[in-house]
Amino acid sequence: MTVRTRFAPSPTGYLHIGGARTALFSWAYARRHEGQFILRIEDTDLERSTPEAVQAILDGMRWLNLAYDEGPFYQMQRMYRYKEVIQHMLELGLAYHCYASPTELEQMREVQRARGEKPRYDGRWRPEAEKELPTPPAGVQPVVRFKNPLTGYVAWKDMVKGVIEFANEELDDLIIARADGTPTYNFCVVVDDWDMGITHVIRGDDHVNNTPRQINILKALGATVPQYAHLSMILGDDGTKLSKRHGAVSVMQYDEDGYLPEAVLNYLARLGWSHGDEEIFSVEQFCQWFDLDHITPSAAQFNTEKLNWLNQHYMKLADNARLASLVQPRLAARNISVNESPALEAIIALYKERVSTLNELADAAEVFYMELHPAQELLDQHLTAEALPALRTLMSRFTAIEWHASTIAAAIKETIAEHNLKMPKIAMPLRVMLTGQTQTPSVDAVVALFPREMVLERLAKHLE
RNA sequence: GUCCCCAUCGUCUAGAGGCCUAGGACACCGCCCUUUCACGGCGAUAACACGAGUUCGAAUCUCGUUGGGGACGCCA
Repeated sequence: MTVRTRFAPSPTGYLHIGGARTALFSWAYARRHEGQFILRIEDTDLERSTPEAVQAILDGMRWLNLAYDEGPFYQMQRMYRYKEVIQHMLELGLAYHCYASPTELEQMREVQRARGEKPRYDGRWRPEAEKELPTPPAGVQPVVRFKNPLTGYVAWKDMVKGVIEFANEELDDLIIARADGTPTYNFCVVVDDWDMGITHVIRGDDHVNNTPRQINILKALGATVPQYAHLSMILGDDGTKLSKRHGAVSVMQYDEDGYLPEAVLNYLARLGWSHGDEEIFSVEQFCQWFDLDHITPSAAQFNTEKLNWLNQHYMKLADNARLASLVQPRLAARNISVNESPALEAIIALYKERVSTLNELADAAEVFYMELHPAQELLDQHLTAEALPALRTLMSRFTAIEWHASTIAAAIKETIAEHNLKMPKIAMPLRVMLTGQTQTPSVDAVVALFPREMVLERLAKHLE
């Protein structure tokens, strides 16, 4: 049997981090078993679905490089099929019309809640032997309800959580088609999973309660029940449910914030799943290792610190040219144009292992291109009376030497020896004048990044 | 309220009855390296929610308690 998994988001917003992990796990499971991964857009909620959201989901998946083998399928384009199945179920007596109005149902639930009961449809329009149904009110379009079994249990062996069992008494006759004839979520999922031959449903924890209903419909239809794996949710950095309050909820926000997709993927893979003590691994390795047995059943809290660590790791590994192509647009967005000299790649080579995001890399790089105005406070602090003469000596040495890191280093060493100073006495003011910062890589390496004229120009501003 | 799920260091986790005096990683702290800050190296602190039971033996199995989460829509 070929494994077929699917990712079925509803296009009501961006692809958030929890959805991304669900997609990743579904995708990896299919890859691992040489099966197919299907993308299905659940857009039956006309009120909230938008084409922009569809695009956002597609963009997110492309950024993460999660390719689907089939789809995207759109549920709105499969209406004919749902209606066909509903008609079929009506004919077989697996479903029935219900004329209760929304307000009537609300009142019913109100009463049940007041009695401390679980609100559920009381079956007033459910046809039963020996039962006399009310007369359908005139001019009311009925909804269609699934005739859920009244007794017994529905159970399945969840691949993450183990056996889960529900009493049919807990389930009511859910609406499968609205008054306007459009089918509802639980029903569409069933028909789609059935038609698309899905073997493994890997989805969020919040669907556990839908599963027994879906299984009952599947069984009524005579369809094969797939395997289920319910992933627990991802909590925000602060341990609370993910929401707009948290800075980065959309996966694309991580792109924006300067994270590499491979870092996000590695982080997500390790959040709720493990392979012994392995922390850092490629997507390919992940696909070989991934299984449903090592998924944690409990909720996981997102930890940006650890993501930062992974991102730094992947940045160190990344090719400088690639990083440059990712940093350049970030600089452009700040209205900073990158010149040939200093070369962005050279700056990146020197700075990439000191930062943890592309944006921090852009922060480091921008001082090389923009007009610099070091803070007066820093200048006062570091351009000391004893340093000034040495810096002037150094400047004149700089005009005379060959422009290489090694000769620059030598010039600095000779200068401090001549003026009998310690390295920081001259390195710090150089840092401030050249970058406006006190924390930089080795100062000779920083000087060497610039063309000579630029160095002399930046120094002259404060020494002449 | 009812049903369902969950529970190991601050965080992510390893752990399938003896390999556990509970391992790894991030973060934190200390030391080393050092031209500032990082990087890197080394080290330290730190957890089985609680209570019964089963067993020669329990982080691992059972039950209960507590705490957290989810679901109860003509949303998905």
